[in-house]
Amino acid sequence: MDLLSGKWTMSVINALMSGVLRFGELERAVPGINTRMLARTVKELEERKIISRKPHPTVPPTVEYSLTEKGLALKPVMQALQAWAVANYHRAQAEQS
Amino acid sequence: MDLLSGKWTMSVINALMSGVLRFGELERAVPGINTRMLARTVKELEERKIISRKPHPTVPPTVEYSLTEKGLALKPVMQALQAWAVANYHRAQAEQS
DNA sequence: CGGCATCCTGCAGGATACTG
DNA sequence: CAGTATCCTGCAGGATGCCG
Repeated sequence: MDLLSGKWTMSVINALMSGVLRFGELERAVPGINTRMLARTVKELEERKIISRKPHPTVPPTVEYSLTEKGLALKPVMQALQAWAVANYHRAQAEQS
Repeated sequence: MDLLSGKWTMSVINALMSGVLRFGELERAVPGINTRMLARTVKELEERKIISRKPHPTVPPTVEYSLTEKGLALKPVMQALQAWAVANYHRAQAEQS
């Protein structure tokens, strides 16, 4: 599967594993990403039904992103991957849940 | 991790999950790939110590590729991914081990 | 058989400015 | 705040051809 293609896809999914985040929060939660890339990534993930977008008609506008069932189902994958990374590179122990 | 970047990386690893394969066999095992891409992919995977290359000084030359310990350790990841894909797209049930 | 060398193209990805 | 629009660049990825 190349659903995981995209330089930022994994990071965004991972960030949302811990819970609901707003656009700006996501941007801060994924260091190095820029507005355009985040927008593009969340759009694709939304189309793929992996995350869901919930706009709030407030002023100023706020939008909340969260994982769908399908997205949450990726948790075992992320964990397996992380376990592998830790075991083989023992680095970055301080991430996610 | 962007070790899984590369359009063919996953497919090649997956193909080698079932056992040792020669260059040509790999090429046939990964439909759609071409010589240059396969060469590039195996080279990168070899550098990352995920697969190992074993040339045989025969005529004509043969080269065998297999997963290293590190590569085999990716099995849980692949399985989790596959389980997810099957559960969410129920397609391609007829692959690997 | 296994794989470099070469040439080519599109699009992923980056920076920055602007708007409802 | 949450994006969209614009512009730009490099390199992933595809199609051969050639050689030990």
